[in-house]
Amino acid sequence: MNVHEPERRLVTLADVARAAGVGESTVSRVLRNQGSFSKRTQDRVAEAVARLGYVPNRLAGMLAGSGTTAGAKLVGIIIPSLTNIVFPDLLRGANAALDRDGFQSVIGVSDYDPSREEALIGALLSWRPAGLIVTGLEHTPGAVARLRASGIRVVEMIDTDGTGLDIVVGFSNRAVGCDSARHLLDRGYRRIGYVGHDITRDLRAAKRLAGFCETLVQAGHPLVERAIASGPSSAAAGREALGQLLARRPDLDAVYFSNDDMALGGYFHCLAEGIAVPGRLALFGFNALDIAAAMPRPLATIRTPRLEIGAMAAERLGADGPPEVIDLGYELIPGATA
Amino acid sequence: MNVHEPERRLVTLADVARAAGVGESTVSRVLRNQGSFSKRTQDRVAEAVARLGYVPNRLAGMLAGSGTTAGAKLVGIIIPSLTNIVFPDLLRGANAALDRDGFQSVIGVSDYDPSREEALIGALLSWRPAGLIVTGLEHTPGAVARLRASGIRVVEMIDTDGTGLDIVVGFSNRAVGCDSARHLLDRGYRRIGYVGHDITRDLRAAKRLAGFCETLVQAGHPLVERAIASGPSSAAAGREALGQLLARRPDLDAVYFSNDDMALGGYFHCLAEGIAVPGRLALFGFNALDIAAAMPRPLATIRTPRLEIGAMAAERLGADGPPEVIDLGYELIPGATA
DNA sequence: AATCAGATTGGCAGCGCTGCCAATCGCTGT
DNA sequence: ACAGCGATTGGCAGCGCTGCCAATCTGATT
Repeated sequence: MNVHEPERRLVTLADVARAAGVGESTVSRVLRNQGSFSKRTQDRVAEAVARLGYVPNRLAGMLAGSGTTAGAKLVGIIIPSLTNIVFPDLLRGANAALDRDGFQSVIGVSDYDPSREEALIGALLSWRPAGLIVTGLEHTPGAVARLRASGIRVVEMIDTDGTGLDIVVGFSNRAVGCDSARHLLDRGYRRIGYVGHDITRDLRAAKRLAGFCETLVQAGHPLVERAIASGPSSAAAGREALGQLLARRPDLDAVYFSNDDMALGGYFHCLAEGIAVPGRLALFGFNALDIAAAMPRPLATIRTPRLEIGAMAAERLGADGPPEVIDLGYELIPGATA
Repeated sequence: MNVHEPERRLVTLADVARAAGVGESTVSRVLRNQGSFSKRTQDRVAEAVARLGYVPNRLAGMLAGSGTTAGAKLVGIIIPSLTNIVFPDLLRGANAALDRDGFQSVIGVSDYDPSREEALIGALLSWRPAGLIVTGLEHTPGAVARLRASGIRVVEMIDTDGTGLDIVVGFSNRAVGCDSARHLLDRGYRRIGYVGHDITRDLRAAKRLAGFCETLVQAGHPLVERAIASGPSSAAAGREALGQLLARRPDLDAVYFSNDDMALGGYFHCLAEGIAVPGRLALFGFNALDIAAAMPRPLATIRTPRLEIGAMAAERLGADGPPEVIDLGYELIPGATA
């Protein structure tokens, strides 16, 4: 397409103004439905816009409007990964709320790499967004400095275990770990193991595990054994890691997984090996994936308010007010595997 | 954060130029590493940038650079949904390629709604992107008109069954359906059913089903029965729909699912009901989700090159050249459920 | 020492739009 | 008929950066 056109200049607001026989600022007002103008003017502008196929240039709009209230109808969102459905869910929640307010979002994927996150923050800030939504509370000093210097609203989502920069929306991963442990203990499980993925990268999983272990220790039944899959979480990794874990400690009576993907893999391992769940081995996950609820025995897990977190993050981004921490909680789903 | 600052103006390129004791255009050249400048100048600029914490304003940059080759380091991507992992996968592939070339992406989610897609196209075009990546070949006339008028490169991804606007990257969904049917027929299955989700919205699923049915008819063993879940695809929907399907036609010997999510649910139904797979009932999916490969019996399915499609779409967006169709194919994974 | 190509640099006019302000219009009240 | 006042409208200076071009500088060459 592009190569064929003889470099035809795109229609500008000035073209519309000329075609409609009005001034530029009048067209601008009509288009943004701001200020006052007559019905007749509105119609003429609308007609000209339609006839010329005018598409406003938001770059120019934002540039011109910078420094004032309006302008910035853009937010940046940084998530660590697109592999795990959790993050698309957060995006989905944020997107819905953002759309409603006429915002557009630019997203960046950090791949769980703090330095990449810092670079992305720089890149996104250069679009002069109205605000930035980032994931988690841990950032490089450089990233924090940029965020502070930008002077814009920042929302850190998902995690509340730590100190935030501005607004924090999420839940306590540590508390999730504690509650998960307590649930298993309450049900009488004593020889408990853990199956997780790379915890040096996924800091939230590490916090859950910390809370989990602490509660077990307090109860006098410390974690028996753990298996850590290298690489990101997946059903395949969970299946394999559980196999290894049980090979080392066949006497376990319950296993806590870093998330539902891993747990699902573990469940498949049990199915394949004929291990009764939860009779012989109890399984506990995290995230409440749809798939886990459709299992023959619904997975015991924790439902996290992902859409709500995304939506709340987006909503708060537009609001004025002091920094605050919004804990949206979570819900333990007993399921039937523990 | 924002409310505390006394409206401090952000650092501009002019500030940097002054601080470094050089001209604005020199700073611009150094920052973009374009044109020539001395090492000494480069160091002074770098020092000033670091000291002032300068963040370039890409809005201004793109506006100024519009009309010329450079400038536009932005692309728009429109996908129908974030619920199904397929689309995040496409994004992931595109993102990786885009990042490499220093592009940023603005994404829009159409929610499978053509008129919403049209609106999103308008919104994204107003950012004056270098190109646009959209999903599928079906668009409203208005959307097509806007796309054409924009004069930018457009890539339609995933589907090659139809006529594209500019560049098309994907595979034939119809052929997928045909091959899936042929595979089941070759294995001796004759009483075949279908479990799908809302097909009026997911046009690609409809194409697969069309190819599937056609092949069955040609072989003289037309589709016996179908169950369509309302709403989007999910394991829960697949599980329930398969239950209904079998209630109506207990004699089926194979079921084709609209995708792996649905098939996974179907598999769970079989597990729960003690239906032997594939002894009593064969299952066939689509997409080759990781999870489906971790099942006790790996799911028979079709692997689609999602990352590759995203990556290729992003790559082609930057290239010059005539419109073309790039078929990246797919791979049938026999698995163990059929 | 004069000359010249090439490297380096600065000045400045926009890119397309919005904010601000002054000008004009349409009515009302007296 | 005329002042008064809000509703409408147009003009124009930027927003921060890049492209273009002219100015200056650096050595090497004659």
